[in-house]
Amino acid sequence: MNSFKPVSNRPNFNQIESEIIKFWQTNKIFEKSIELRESAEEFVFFEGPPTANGKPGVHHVLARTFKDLVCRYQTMKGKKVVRNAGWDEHGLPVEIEVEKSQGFTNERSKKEQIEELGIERFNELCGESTKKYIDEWEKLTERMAYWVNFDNAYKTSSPQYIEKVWSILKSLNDKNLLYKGNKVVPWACDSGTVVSQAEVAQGYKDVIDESAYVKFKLTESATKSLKEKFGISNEDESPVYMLAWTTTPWTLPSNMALAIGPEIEYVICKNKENNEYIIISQKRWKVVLGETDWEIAGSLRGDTIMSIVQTNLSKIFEKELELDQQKAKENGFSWEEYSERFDGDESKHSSLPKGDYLGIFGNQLNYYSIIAGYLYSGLPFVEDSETTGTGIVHIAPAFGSDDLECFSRFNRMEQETICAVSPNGVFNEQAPDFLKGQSIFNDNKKTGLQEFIRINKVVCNKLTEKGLLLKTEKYEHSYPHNWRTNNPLIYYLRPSWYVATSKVREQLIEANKNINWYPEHIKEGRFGQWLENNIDWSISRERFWGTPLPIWVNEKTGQIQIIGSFDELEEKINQFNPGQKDLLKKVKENPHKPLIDQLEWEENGEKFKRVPEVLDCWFDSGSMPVAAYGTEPENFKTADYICEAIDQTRGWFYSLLAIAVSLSSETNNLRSPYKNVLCLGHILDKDGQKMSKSKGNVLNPWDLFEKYGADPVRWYMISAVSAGQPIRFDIDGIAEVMRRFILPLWNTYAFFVLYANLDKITNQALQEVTEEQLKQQVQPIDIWITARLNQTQKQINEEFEKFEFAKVAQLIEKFVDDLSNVWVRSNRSRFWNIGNSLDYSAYLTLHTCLVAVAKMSAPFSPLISEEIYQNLKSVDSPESIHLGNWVEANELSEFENNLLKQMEAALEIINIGRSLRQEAKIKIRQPLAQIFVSDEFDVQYFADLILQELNIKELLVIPASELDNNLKAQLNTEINPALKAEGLAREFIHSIQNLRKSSGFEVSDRIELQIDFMNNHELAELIRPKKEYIMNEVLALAWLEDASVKLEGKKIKLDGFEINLLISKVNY
RNA sequence: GGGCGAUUAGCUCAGGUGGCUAGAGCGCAGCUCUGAUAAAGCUGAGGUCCCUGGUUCAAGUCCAGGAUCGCCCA
Repeated sequence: MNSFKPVSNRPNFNQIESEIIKFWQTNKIFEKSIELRESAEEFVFFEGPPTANGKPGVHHVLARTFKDLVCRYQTMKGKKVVRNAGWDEHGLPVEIEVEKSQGFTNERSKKEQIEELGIERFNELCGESTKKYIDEWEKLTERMAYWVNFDNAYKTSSPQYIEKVWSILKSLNDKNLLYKGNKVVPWACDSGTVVSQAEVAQGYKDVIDESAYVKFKLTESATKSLKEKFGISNEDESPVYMLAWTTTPWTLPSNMALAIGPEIEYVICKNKENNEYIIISQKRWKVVLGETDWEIAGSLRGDTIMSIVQTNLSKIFEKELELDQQKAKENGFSWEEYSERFDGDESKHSSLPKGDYLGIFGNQLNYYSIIAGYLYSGLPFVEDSETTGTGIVHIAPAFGSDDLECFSRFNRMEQETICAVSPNGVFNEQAPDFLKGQSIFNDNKKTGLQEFIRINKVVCNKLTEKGLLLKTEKYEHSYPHNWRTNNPLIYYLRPSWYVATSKVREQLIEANKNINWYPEHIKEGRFGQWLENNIDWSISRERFWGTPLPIWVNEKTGQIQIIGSFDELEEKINQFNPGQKDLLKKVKENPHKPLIDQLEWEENGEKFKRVPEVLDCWFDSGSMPVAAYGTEPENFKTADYICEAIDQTRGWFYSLLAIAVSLSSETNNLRSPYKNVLCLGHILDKDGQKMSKSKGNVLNPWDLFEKYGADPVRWYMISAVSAGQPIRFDIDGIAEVMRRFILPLWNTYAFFVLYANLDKITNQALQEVTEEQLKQQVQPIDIWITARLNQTQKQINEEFEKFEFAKVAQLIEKFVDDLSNVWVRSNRSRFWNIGNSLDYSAYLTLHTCLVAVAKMSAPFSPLISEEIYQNLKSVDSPESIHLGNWVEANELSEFENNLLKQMEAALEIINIGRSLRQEAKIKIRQPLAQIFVSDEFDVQYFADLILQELNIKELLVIPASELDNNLKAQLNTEINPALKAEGLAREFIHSIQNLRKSSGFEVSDRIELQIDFMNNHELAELIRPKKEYIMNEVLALAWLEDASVKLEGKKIKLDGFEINLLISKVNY
């Protein structure tokens, strides 16, 4: 029979783990772990697809650790857990990577440079770029023992995947959830491109602009109503103005509304000289207008202004009105007048003139409204500041996303948005004559860079001419610039395709109710609030490398056709443009720009061309429940578990839900794409700073694996903080995990193997132990540690279900601590009975515990667990620990529970005993006669343990009242000659053992003792009677005292006397 | 500017529904133990539980306001 493989007590985990990985590969253990459960219940896991155009870092190891541990746990629980990898291959990061690799310069538009290179070539390079690091990803994934199937990986740029994404888009269109709208995006006029958010963030610069206080004249009827309200005579026909403040006067020709805060206090001020009136916020009138020329004629709140001047109330969408009223109530003011005017009677207002105020540059098409400054979220948009503005905001929806949002809430007449500027920054035909054809930019003479100074002057001069400019003011603010060219960006209206997710907002919230979030606060917090404020999802991008939108449009009629599959496309081409059959064939193999843009057809005399945009890559990844499995949109899969970091609340977590809910919103089977989400915190460095290349605080996972091994890193990540908290990643923390848990476990295991082999104990032998044998040898402490094991298993199961993985780790750590420092510590002697009958109960108990610990920790530390399991498993156990079943806890008997309690008591008494000894300054090596223990403790079974640990001869239980000072235990500190002699003997043994150790002897080496008592006769007389005992303890075969020989030994001190000692190894 | 989370010993973190004389590990100091251990045990020092108010018999915990850090979004 085979003995156990010898175990080093200085393990090299990097090497051990690498061999386990080889073992898994050779024996296809991962594959088997799934095949084995072929007919079992499925546990569905989705892998969120990473972009593989960069090296994986520690944060990926973190996410993958938590993905892996749940999948392994569920597998051991008997579920079939299919794990397919995925790759997110489209998107801007990939394009930027290629731009860099091609050495594109920042001085020129990237779009131009891409077109020069050729879109076909560019996209080809993008495709290659995403493959560049796949190798590295696979290697790291394998090394960290994350089990995922790369062969079946889904790839978002594959034709099959793209086709399924199309089918989703078509399905959404069938449900009327797809539409074309506008979006305000950061726009670079110099290069004619959209600028990504990340790029915008890089380009903020402080600039000084000429801001303007602009007077907007109220319409006649509004003026009249207002004056009536304040009892102002209208005889002089003096005008009333709303005073708005803007830092971008050049957007005034595109003004469509003024936003005010219904809860803000305003004043109506009268000019002392010319009697004109200006409305401005109460907080600002003194500063902006001044008390010299102006006086207050009345004060009023924003809601009152609206109730008086608003002429288009009947057009306001009821729901928005309700929202505002609710908001108003919260802020404690009344909307009575406002609602009174609303009251549904349209005829009442039909004779009123259009608009609340007059357009400054008189655009005939427009309807100038005063609107409540709220966003969709219900948050106020107009600031009631003491330092800037007027409490009245000029709204140009074409040049501000908040402007657009605020305006859209009230734009129920569906007016075309006025945009007086072309994409290249030149005023177009919607602009007033004096601006038409002019650029909004001028070049700064010194720097040559663009600025708005000239055009703002032109606009302001015109305003002055019209008497509409109160004053201008220099204003310094931080403004976004094109980080490549340093020219200012503008926010600009662009056409965009949307999914009308706001239409299914209620269903999104509903579906979220059925999702379990860990940590829980994400559900109602960050994610829930995001859903509450959900606005339509802009899914198109004016880029090159992405899923092409399957939308073909007739430019003349605006009619669109959405293609849901290659077959559909083929049908169109076959029927209406058979000449492109060959092209179609190519497109089916590579459905990307620019090839697909060429596909077009004429249907009933109308020409259809594809729209140029590609898809937001979040839509790609959010489509995976359909696209990765090749199912139809209505049959998408639902995951039991997904796990990503917290930034995905607005990324993948959202895109998965938005698509799934939109697809099922009309059915009575509203579906969530996942049931349980673990939402991880980010990795910070040990000082709490974000890890980034620029800070140089990034850790390379490979270094960690080489130095410590993957399992210690995994264990650290899991146990350091509860899942979901940001983790301050500290390498010292891994070292601590090593010292605190991994090495003690390993040493316990090494201890077992060492003695089992010395005693020639094999797995076979352990299996053949009979009940009878066991009964004779089993000790209460064996039953105790087994009970502790069961207790631990039970607690672990509960915590696992709650996703409290850090707690699971801590429970395992505590058990290993008990196993090592209580059980092994006090049972060592049972393992070195060489020659006597073997203590099978001791071996079996330790063996059972070690195998159980390996199983419990297998999901966390799959490699080291496997290593231990492989050495300890019996022939007929499963081939791998990961093919075995999870250990379910046994119910504890009353007796076992009692043992648990007794051990707690015993450990407490041992602690008390130690401190009593310390107080009395008596070493533990010095035996004592008695310990008295209060009868509040039940120590029936562990009295021996107490005596052994404390080196005491007798334990006496006495009533608590008989103990001094209500102590729980007390020592008899009297040392008689016999005890003294025994203490000395142990002291002597201790010295010899130290010498053995420092001489580098093996534990089983036999020795010869040469002793020179150096004339300390009294001492010698005390020790000699203990000769047998001492020799036995130190494995000495000979005891030599030859005073005639001069010993080259070591001087040791015993009881204050010096003796000379020499030990040497002997063969036997 | 808005939202979410965090703030507890020198460091890393625990502390459901208020009952705490606030804990653990590491580190530090002293002592002890050792036929597995790079270990382990005991004792000790070390806290305005971020701040300010409030509710309560009672607040680390609940409420309001503020500060700092991190993240997400503008």
